[in-house]
Amino acid sequence: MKVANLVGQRFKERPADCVIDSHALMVRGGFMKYVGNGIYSEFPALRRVTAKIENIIRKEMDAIDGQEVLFPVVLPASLWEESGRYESVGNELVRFKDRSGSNHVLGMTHEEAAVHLVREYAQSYTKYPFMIYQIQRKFRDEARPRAGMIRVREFTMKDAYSFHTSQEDLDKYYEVCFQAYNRIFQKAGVPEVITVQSDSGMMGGSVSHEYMLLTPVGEDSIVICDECGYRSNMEAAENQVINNAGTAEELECIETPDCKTIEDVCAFLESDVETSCKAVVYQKNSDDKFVVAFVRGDYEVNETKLRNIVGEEIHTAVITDEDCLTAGYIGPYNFPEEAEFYLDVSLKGIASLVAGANKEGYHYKGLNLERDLESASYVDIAKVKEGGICPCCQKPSLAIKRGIEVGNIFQLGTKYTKSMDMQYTDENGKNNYPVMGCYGIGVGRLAASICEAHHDEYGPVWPISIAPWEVQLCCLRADDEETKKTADSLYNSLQNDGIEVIYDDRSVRPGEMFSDADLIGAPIRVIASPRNLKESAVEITTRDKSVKELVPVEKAAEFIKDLRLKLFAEIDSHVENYK
RNA sequence: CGGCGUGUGGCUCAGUUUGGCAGAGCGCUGCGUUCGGGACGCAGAAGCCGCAGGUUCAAAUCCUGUCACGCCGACCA
Repeated sequence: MKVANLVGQRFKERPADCVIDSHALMVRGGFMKYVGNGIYSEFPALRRVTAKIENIIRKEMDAIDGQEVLFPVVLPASLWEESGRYESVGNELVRFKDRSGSNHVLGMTHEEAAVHLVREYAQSYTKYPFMIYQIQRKFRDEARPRAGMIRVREFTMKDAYSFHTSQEDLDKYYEVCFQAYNRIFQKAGVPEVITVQSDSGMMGGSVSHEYMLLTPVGEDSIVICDECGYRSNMEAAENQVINNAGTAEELECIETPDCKTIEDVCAFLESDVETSCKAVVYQKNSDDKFVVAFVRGDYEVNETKLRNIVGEEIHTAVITDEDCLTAGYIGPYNFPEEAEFYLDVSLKGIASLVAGANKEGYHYKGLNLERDLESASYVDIAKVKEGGICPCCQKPSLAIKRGIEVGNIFQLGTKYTKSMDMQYTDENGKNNYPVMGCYGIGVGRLAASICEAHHDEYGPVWPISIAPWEVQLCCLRADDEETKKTADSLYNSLQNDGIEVIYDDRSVRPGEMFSDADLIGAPIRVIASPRNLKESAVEITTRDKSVKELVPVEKAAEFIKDLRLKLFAEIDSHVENYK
């Protein structure tokens, strides 16, 4: 391939709407083009990257006995009605009518299609276990696409579904899949991907893991223990708090004019924020009934945790003067009967608290929840803090990091086989529901994440296993006959050896040629120029600048081949070293 | 869905306050000089100023409406 013919323009200026580097570089490098909100086309350079990622995935899926299939993008609503998700899933699911007026959906995930495909085939226990997977486009009408290809509405995903005749068999295969996923991310050149335990969300099921690529621009917060290796997402991380009891005091109602925030109250009463009780107010979506979460003043509420405990959807409350609650002065003592409240574990064991009095302009001092409330029970509804206590090893060593979710694996159980009535006959002639697992990887998101994790200010630094081309050959001064001849012949010889080369023989200035090469991001760069040729050599470098050598022209091809193998070997060593 | 912001050549943006010929740099086309980190000269092409209505002799600029997009939050297998 010649740069001169490569479809997709590279340019100098950072597009205004790009917030993260990978987005800006992939647009500037001619990898992708914006089409609409959360919708992008891939230029040839990116398509080559995603195709390589797909092939890495395909190989690993095949190696664990996966069989590739292809489900439709458009599915009849009836299939989603069977599982109940036609009703239960929100607006992310695009619903539409065809010309005859019957309801359809755009596939945003394919559990229904998977069950539909195999429920006649797999009626006998002898067919189990098996796994099917596809690599295909999905559409999810996300509320807020962002960060380029990291969070889009239409995207390519590898989704896999396994079917088993017992939980034990699923457990076994889940572990196999867990390892296959680790190999995929190692081979894609991102050893920084880690696994965390997670909450399974709308997919249902119990055990699940997310594969997170750690980066400060990630959308998800991850809790990591540096001491024992505990890893979890924020919702699944138990918050443990050990309070110094302090000395109990008498309960006192004090006038606190214009003290509506915890900071105001603590400053006014000269008390510590760690002995204050903060109220965060929500309302139930169903009937607008108030739900108040009380946490220690220095903690934040985790809404997902609270939602799970309340057991229904909630939203941030709007409090007006007519309501039973007095904004700014809400406390658990003398709490109005019309609302309900939850006490967070961070309040447990404090002998003397400052809290609102449920009366305009007043707070309580010396509140002791165990003593003053009829029954005080505590729940875990606060976000874990940096330096918090690890629920696993009990050391105060929790760190909070950001990450991008590039894959996930779930144990689905019988949620879909039951709702869609997929059964098999076991060796005793008895009918049973198969147990399912499902396994996803976002291909485009992984490509963008790799760019985010591996780039410098000039462009992506692609790992060789997924780079659009392995070698970029730059011919400075293509008008110089000798130089052009040398570069041409090297290009031909490398291509004959099966090496992927992108060849730049345009008559542009060196600066532009180097900038373009940086933006394309091929791991090996070869520079032919009159200057190098004076020493009968070409310059060979790596994109990450770890290698930079003048190599005699006649030895260049051999050197490049060796370097290429060395770079691949480095990736393989990640796979082997991974435990 | 809430808050904030932005729509002017392919890209980055000025011009809007105070209404008066549609602008710059990059990119693109041609010619020439250059050539190891986005050079320079000359000559060009390219815009219904998001859309619709209104005010005005005159609207990119003022008014009303609307659409789109972005950021923060909510939400999210």
